[in-house]
Amino acid sequence: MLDDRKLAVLRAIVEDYVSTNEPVGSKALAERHNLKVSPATVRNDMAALEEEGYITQPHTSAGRVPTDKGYRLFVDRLSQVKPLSGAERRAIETFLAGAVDLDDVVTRTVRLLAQLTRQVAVVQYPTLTRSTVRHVELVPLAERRVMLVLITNTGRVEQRVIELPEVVEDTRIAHLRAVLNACLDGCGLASVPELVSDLPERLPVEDRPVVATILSVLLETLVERHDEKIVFAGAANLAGADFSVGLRDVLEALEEQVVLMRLLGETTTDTPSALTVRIGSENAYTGLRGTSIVATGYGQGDNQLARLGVLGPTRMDYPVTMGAVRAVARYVSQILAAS
Amino acid sequence: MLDDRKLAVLRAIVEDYVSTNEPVGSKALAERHNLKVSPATVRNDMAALEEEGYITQPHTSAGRVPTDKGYRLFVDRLSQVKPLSGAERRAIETFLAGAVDLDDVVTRTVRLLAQLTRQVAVVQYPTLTRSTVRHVELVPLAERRVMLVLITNTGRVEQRVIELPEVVEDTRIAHLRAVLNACLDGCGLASVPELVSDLPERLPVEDRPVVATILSVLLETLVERHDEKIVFAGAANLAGADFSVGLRDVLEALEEQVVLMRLLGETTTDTPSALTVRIGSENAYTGLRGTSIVATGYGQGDNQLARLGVLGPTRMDYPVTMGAVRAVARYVSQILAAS
DNA sequence: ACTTGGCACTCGGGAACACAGAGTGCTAGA
DNA sequence: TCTAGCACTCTGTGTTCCCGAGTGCCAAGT
Repeated sequence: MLDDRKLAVLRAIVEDYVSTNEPVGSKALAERHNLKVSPATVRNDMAALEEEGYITQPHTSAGRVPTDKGYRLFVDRLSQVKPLSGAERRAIETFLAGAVDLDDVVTRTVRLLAQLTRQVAVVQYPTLTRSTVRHVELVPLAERRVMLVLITNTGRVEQRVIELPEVVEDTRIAHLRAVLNACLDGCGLASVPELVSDLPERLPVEDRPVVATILSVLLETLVERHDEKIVFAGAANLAGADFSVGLRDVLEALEEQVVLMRLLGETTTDTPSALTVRIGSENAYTGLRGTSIVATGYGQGDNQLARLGVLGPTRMDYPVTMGAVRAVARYVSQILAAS
Repeated sequence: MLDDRKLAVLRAIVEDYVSTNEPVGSKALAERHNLKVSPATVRNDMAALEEEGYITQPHTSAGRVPTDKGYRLFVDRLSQVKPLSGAERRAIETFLAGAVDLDDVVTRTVRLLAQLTRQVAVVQYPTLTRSTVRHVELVPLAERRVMLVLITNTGRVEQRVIELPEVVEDTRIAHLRAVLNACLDGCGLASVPELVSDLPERLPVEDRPVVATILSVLLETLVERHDEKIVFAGAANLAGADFSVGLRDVLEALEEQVVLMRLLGETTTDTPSALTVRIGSENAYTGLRGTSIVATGYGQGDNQLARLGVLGPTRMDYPVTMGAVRAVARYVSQILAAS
C-alpha cells in the first residue's frame, strides 16, 4: 500500500511542515527534496496518503499537513533520534554538575531541558518508592512537638512537624531516634510500613502512644508524597507556538499536577528507559489536543526513579526533541547516581 | 485644578473600563453613573483630565482609557480596599489550615491567591535572614561525606551534602553536631557568621580542617538561599488578558527568578506590611510594561519574613485585588506564627 | 502499469471601497 | 458654568473583486 516513495513523500511533508509551519504543496515538495519525480506524481502519492489518513488539507487547494497518524508513522519508522552536538553535551554536563542538592538538580534539569528544546519541560521529582532510607531524624522543637526528618539515598529530604500526645523529654526522643534508625536505616521505602508494623509492641508500654503518633506521620509522609511533585519550565516558549486548542487550556493543564502526572505516567511502557511519544489526540486529556509529549524515565539502570519530558505542539521537531530528552535523562541519571 | 466632579469622572472611567475592557465614552458615562450632568459637561471634564495626563484616547473618536497616572490617582485617592466576603474568608482559612509543612504552605498560598484574584500570584519563600536556628543536624552518609541539615523556626529545612577532607568517625560527627547546636541553637541566622567565627580555635587542632569545611558550607547555605526562591501560579489567567506587551515577555519575566525577586522587592517601603502597588510603566522591567503588581509583606508583626503579591494587567480591579492580597497575607502570617 | 504535462476548478486571503456608528471638539446660548 | 447642537474624524465591519496557489483528473508518453 505504502511503497518507499510514498513514505519518502510523507517524511518530506513532515520535515517541511515542521520547519516552515505552512501547508506544503506538491510543487515545493518535488523541488526542495530531490524526489526525482514530477509534482503530478507527488500529487498522486499525496492523494493516496490522504486516503490512508496520514495527511490532510486544511481547506481545498491549500497544501497538505500531517495528521496525528502521519506524525506517528514518521516518529516510528521514518525518523531517527538526532544526537546532540558536542557543545550541547558539554553545556549540559557543566550546567548540571553545579547542582548543590536534589531540589537544585531538578530545577536545573527542567530549565535546561526547556532551553534546549525551546518548549515546555516537565520533570517529576524522583519517586520515594524505590529509594532507601538513609537517615531518620527526630528534632525536638517544643515540649510536645518534634520535627520528623526523613533523608533518602537520592538526597531527598522530607520533613513534618508532629504534635505529640504527651510531653516527652529529649532523651526519650533521642532513644526513639536510635530505635527508628536501627530499624530502618538502609531499607527500601516500600518496606518501611512492614518494618515498623510491630515496632510499638517491642517498646515499653509508656512509649507506645508517642511512637504510634510518629509512625502514623511517617507512613503518611511516604504515601502522600509518593510521586506527587512535578515542576515545569519554559512556559514562555508556548507563547510563540499556535495550538489548535487555546493557550489557556495548555497552561491550565500544566498547573494541574494531577493531569501532568497522568500525562507523564501514561507514557510508561514495559521498558521505562525508552523514549515514549504521545502525539496530539493520542493524548487523553482534551485540553491538550494539539500538543505532543516526548518523555522518558530517568534514574539508574532499571531502578527508574521518575520521568521527565517535554510538551510542545504536535508540529515539533521530533528527532531533535527526542535527542535532547534522551540526553538530559542520561545526564541526570548520572548525576543522581553519583550523589 | 481637579475638582470633585472631575475626580468622580475619573473614578467612573476607571471602573467602567476595568469592567468592560472597552474605551468609555461620555454618553455611557453620564448614563451609567448618575453624575447628574450632561454628556457635554462630562466631555469637558474629560478634556481636562486628558490635558493633565490621567486619561487618553486610543484613537480619535474612541472613548477614553485611563493612563498609568490615572490608575495611580485612582488607587491612591479614589478607591478603598474591598474586604473579602465571609465565604471567601472561610475558604481561605480552611484551605490554608490543611498545610503540612512550609513547602505546602507556600504552594497552597500561591494557588489560593491565583484563584482568588484570577491573576498570576507570586510568593516569595520566607527569608532565612530573620529566622532563627532551631536545629543543626549532621548525618553521616559515607566515610568522607556528611549531610548538613539546617532547620529554622519557620519550618524551613536546608540541606547540603558535604565532602570532608578526611575520614571522620561517627562519634566525632556526633560531637561536632553537639558543639554546633550548643553554639547556634535559637540564634538568629544573621548572627550565625559571627557566632561561628572563632569556633575552630576553640576546638582541638585535629578537628579544625573538618570544621572549617562544614562551616564554609553552612555559611554558603545562608547567603545563597538568602531569599532566592520564588514561586508563581495562575499563568493560565494570563491567557485571557491582553497586554500591551506580548504575553511571551510576561511569561519570561515570571520564569526569571531574579526579575521577579526585584519586582517584589522594589515595592518595599518603610512599612513593609502595607500594600504596595506598582502600575505599568512605574515598573522598571521593560518586559512588564502593561502589567501592574500588587504586593505586600507577610510574616509576624514587624518581623516581616517575605513578600507575596499578584501580577496582572494594568487594567485590573485594584480594590478587589488589594483586598485579596491583604487578606491572604494576613492568614498566611497567622499560619506561620502558629507553626 | 506507472509517470508526466496540461487544464479547468476551487478556495482562501488580501486590497479596495463604502458605510454606519460612536465619540469628539467647538461654539453659541441658557 | 452647564447644556444642546452640529460638523468632523475616526475605527470596524461588510462587500466585492481578483489573484494565486494548489488540487484532481484526464490523456498521452515511456
